Amino acid sequence: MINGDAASLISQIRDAVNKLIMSEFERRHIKGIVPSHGDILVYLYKHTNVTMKELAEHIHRSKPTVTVLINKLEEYGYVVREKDGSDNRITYIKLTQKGTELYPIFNDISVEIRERMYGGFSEQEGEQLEQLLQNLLRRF
Amino acid sequence: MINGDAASLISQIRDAVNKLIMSEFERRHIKGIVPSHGDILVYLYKHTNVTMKELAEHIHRSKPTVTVLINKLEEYGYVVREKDGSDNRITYIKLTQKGTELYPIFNDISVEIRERMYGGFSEQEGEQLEQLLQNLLRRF
DNA sequence: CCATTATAGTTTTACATCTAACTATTGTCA
DNA sequence: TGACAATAGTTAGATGTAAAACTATAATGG
Repeated sequence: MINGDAASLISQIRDAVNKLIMSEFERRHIKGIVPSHGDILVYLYKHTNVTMKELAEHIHRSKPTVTVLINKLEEYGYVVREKDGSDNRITYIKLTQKGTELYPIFNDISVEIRERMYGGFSEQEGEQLEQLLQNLLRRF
Repeated sequence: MINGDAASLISQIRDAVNKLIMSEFERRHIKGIVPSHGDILVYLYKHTNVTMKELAEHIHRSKPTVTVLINKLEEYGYVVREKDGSDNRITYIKLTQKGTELYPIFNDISVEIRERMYGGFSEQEGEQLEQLLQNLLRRF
């Protein structure tokens, strides 16, 4: 029997995940950081020569939002901006030492979130969920 | 093969759904209204003697948020506040004529969203999705 | 070459939402 | 009964996010 509340469930899960991430930041005394900052740092741990535009695309936020997010990460000393030598429009975002040192923490939190998301499911159910969600997203 | 990106997918779907709802409001020339206002109105169409607290619980927003949302709905003339006779702490939210007239529009939008969410799935897949999401939410 | 167009990024402005603190009212229990 | 706790709702303040407009730079085609 279909209930029709998938949209509501998805919205609630999203809020719950964000809340959990925030509480993990809190627990580890990382202040002033929100989930989107985490998305940026996690992306930076896996890629080099990352531009603002590239970040915006990958964390699924607008360019102005990324500007603000990077402003704060820079202010906290986790990243620095670096201009491209040949194309002055482009800005690369580089991790600082301090930003790099956060890697284990963000990795732990990623693992914890994934555990919370998939921990109650069998392998097969986890795959099913992803398949259905990918399918659903493709329709928008 | 599990990808581990269910949280990201859910976040993206949520954003896409909200965007679709906003564009439907736009298309029907309903101005200044956000999805949460829609949630409130849809709830009011189905229930009577609704309090602020009850609304907050059912649309999964905080009490201050509901205060602000109702302020706007009242300002637009869609609802009115009414004090309880015996317990003066309680405020009931009532639909006005103008609010009631919006029913067909919000109903249409609800149908459209549900169609978009479930339209690409078989009955069985729709049920599976809901089951998995309910299960997932319960773990938070 | 130069004018137009495209691209990268920021600033401005607006707003939905939350937490914390507050007011007002009602309930409780010693 | 009267002090304290609980409950309903609002206000104040902060912040994440986006759209629109803007600046600056590069690419392109006549």
